[in-house]
Amino acid sequence: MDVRVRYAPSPTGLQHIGGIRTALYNYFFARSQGGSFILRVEDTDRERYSDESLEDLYSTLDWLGIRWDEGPVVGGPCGPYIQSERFDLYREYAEQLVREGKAYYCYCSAERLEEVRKQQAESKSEYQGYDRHCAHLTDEERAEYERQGIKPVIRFRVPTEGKTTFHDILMGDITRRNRDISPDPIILKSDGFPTYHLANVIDDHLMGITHIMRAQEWIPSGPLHVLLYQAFGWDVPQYCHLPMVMGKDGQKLSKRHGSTAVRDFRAKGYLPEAIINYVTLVGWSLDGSTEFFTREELEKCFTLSGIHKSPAVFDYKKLDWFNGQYIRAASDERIADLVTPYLQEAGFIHDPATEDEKALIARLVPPVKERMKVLSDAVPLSAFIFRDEPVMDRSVYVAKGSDEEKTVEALSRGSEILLAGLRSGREQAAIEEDLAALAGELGIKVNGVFQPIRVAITNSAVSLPLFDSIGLLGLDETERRLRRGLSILEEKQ
RNA sequence: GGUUCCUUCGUCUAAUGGUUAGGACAGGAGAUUCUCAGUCUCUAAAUAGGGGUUCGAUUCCCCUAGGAACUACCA
Repeated sequence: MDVRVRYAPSPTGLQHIGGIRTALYNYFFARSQGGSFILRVEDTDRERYSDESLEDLYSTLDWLGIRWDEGPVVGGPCGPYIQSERFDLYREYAEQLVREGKAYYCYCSAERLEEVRKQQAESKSEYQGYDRHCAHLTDEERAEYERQGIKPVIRFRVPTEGKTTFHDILMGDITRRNRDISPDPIILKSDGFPTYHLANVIDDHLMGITHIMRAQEWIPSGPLHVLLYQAFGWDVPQYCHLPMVMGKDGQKLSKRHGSTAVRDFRAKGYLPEAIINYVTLVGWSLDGSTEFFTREELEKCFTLSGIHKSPAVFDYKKLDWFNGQYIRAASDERIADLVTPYLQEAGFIHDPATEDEKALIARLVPPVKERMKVLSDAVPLSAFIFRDEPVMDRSVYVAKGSDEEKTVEALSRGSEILLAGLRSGREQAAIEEDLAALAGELGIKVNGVFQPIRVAITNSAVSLPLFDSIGLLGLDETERRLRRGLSILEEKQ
């Protein structure tokens, strides 16, 4: 039987790291098995639904290069793939269960339910959940409620005796006593929409899903779903509950740990291949030593046996490292293209960029590329070119081991050596030697000469290497800034 | 509270009865005769605790401890 798996998010928020990891595992498993990857939109929560979330889902998967074989937009034999478009289906199945006595109408108000919950909490009762008030209504009672115009929900009758077991590929058998399963959960809401449990089971069956790969937070409802499959007389798919992605504090990863929306990572300048590579490695490994994987490689070598059982902490720093690696591995041309929007947003260059600006970016990329963790780092790294804000604090010009007097001398004479050398087209190495010689003469370290020059030119103690900076700025601007730097240092207090 | 799941360096993980317990990130030290970054080299760092089984346990079993998830007309 061909593998058919699905990613079935609810469009109630932006796609986040945890969700996307589930999508990736499903996708890679399908590809590695020659199976199908299906996208299904579970938009049954009308309160929390948003168009923005749906668009974010599509654009995020597109950005990551995850294509679905069946689903919205592309269609397929089991459509529609958006649950709100399958609305009538769920009521039919729910009412079938009612007819068979496996489910029943419930007219309890939200207030009554709240009251029941409160009393259970106060009495510290072990028993939690619905009290099955409507489980055995007479026809008269039902008719009375209907007369009052109360819109009922449909609840699934969970057995109070016995136990239910399901097999998980990672966890093995998981058994729960039926009396511990949430008593008679709602499967069809009063607005006519199904809840997750009903819609999920029906669609997975109708769409021929063979393996359900979802986060471990779903383990507790596994037995309920098995009961539902049995009620319909359907085969239960294979389960594979994925380890959760946690924050530093060991709790489920969420906004308070930092960015979790993939869109945010994209905006900061993370590359899709870095996200894919790192996120896949959170909870999965091939052999414990291979760490770089392209999406194409993962489509071939992904295995369920490499998935870990225990939850994994998401390490932002390691993602940064991966991203830096991928930036350095990318071509200069690609980085130039990717960095351009950030420079435009900073107001450094025009949109669209002029030819001169494009040429400048091309020269900027090689030195900057070595120093970036994320693409947006290009902005602070190149700001000195576009914004001229001289350093007025004289101590910044003074290197460790030097003093103000020697620094003035170093900048003054160093500038002459530099400008004369540059203007006459001398070798960079030769100029460097002369600058080093000057340092020796002054009795300071080489940096004692370089630092004031770099600060004058790049307006910062931390900058690109001197000659890269000069190349980007041009000789005339370099000279201007050097003279100004000198005047700042020589200015009397 | 109840139910279920989990437990190797700070973090991600490798090793499924026999290894000096391996790799990576982060940390520390050094090199690269300009800062920063990058790169390279070196370094420190773990089998939660207690019982078994066994000639031998990270690995199998039990208990304890800790952590997490779930316990909605949300998914």
